[in-house]
Order: sequence, then structure tokens, then C-alpha cells
Amino acid sequence: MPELPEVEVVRRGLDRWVTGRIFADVEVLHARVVRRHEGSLRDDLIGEQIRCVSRRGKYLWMPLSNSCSALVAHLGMSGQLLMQSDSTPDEAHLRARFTFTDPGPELRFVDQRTFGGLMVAPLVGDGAGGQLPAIISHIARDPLDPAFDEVAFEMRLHARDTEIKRALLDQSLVSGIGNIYADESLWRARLHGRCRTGLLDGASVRVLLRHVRAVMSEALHQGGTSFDSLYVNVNGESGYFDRSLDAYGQEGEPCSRCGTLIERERFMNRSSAFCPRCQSIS
DNA sequence: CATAGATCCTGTATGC
DNA sequence: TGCATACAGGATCTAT
Repeated sequence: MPELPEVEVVRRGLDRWVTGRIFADVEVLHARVVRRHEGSLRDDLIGEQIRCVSRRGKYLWMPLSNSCSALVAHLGMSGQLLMQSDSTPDEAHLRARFTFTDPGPELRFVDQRTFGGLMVAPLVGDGAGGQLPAIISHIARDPLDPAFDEVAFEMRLHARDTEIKRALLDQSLVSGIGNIYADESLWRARLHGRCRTGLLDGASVRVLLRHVRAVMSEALHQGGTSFDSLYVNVNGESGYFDRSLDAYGQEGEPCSRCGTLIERERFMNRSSAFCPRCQSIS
């Protein structure tokens, strides 16, 4: 599942391979991929040059040379952005193809479950001298963003009456965290996902954030190694970071801290893995 | 308004 | 063997 580290790996790859290139053609092979786009993606992109590749949380966008809009991408659950030679056979779940005016590789969007999407959207100021697509202005900065406001996050978290895991997954509070890194961060912080946010003091929140940053940084560091082919497997099965997981997917395995068997419970329509002994609910 | 739950989607794994 | 069901979950929409 692509969360912040995986999306950042993709961003770095795209930045190197598509920045400065000009769209020659766009082929949408599955209507659902552009369900949030009004009009023709092709018409809005042909002739536009990509200025750079940016990211906030799990969203990617490529500002265009018209200087007022960007191609926005979200990988959803299973999306991949791949650089491929035009002679490479189409992938089974190829949803969109972007070709360029130069002879370099084409860009493909492959997405088995079609939770991902593409759209061209207007850019607005981000309040700190930068720009971001208006459509994602509700997405909070992520914990690796230098402009992430830790104190403001603490206050918003404390004011909220909900469970801490739900809050971590709320992209309008803090972005980039998905089910895997939420479980890992909570395990490291010895917090149960159902712990109420109102019970956490500032120190606890800071410790939790420190673990969020650490686990994401470690995953990002390892993700860099599989990057040469410009292929990042984001279907949750491959996993260069799998060996480092202490909670996610570890149901029935002994907790690497105390030996108690990791348990799993359904929560928010998804699985939560945790150590029933280490992780406190209050 | 804030929070909780339902929903979309398809390949893989499991159960009978 | 074959069919049916459960499961994976990010973001958004709907309900309370």
C-alpha cells in the first residue's frame, strides 16, 4: 500500500524522469481513473511541459508550464506510475499512458483496484510561499514536511474526541500515514489504537510523532534501493520493508519487545495489529 | 459541526 | 474441482 515513503520514492523517480518533458499524447484506458477530472485529460495536457514533481502526504502533482494548473495523481491502494519503453507490452491493468515529444520512455499509470486517480486541477497558494492543487488544500502537511506545525497538531489532536489511530489516518490532521505506518508507529509508541485522543498529553503526542517520523524515514531509506528500475511494488505483497515490521501483518507472531502474541482486530473497516501487553489504551 | 460508518474495486486466499 | 465468501484499504460520501 503506497503511503508516504512509497509515494516519495515514486516522486523522486518521476522528478528525475519527467521534469522538463512535454506531453505529446495522453491515452486514458479506463474511465474510472479520471473520474474526478472535468473534461478531457488529453486536451488539458498536450503541449504542456512538466515543471517539477511535488508531493503532500500521499498526493503527487506535476505543475505545468501554463503556471496555473497541475497534473495530480493519487495511487490509491494499488496504483503504480511506471516509466516504460513504448515497446514494452501493456500491463494487464494499464489505465493511462502518457507519451512525450522527446524519444524517452513513456509514463504509465497501472492500477489493479482503481482506487487511484488522475486529474488536472488549478493551483493555489499554500500559505507559505508555495503552491498546491486547490483540490487537496484540505490535506494537512505531512510529518516529514519542514513546515509541519507540531504544536498546532497537538492542539487539534487534543481537541478532538476520537481514537488515536483514527486521528493518525485522518489526512486533514496529518497526512501520509496509512494503515501500515499507523500500526507501526503506535506499536513503537506503546499506544493502543483505540486510546482516546483527549487522554494524550503533549509529551505523548511528541513521542508518537517522533516514532511516525522514524518509521517513515527508515522505510523511505530502504525504498530507495528498489528504485533503479523505476518500479515500486505497492501491492502490499513485495516488501522491502516487510522484514522491519513489528506489528502490521504480525498477527500470531511474538511481539519483538515482550514476546506476547500480536493480536488483530477489525477497526475502521480494516485490520489493526497490536501487542495486547505493550500497547496501552489509556 | 463533528464524528462514525458505508462504499468503491478486483485479485488472491480460504472454506465448504 | 468449483463455487462462494472474506480480505486488503485510501479517500470520499452519507448518516447520525
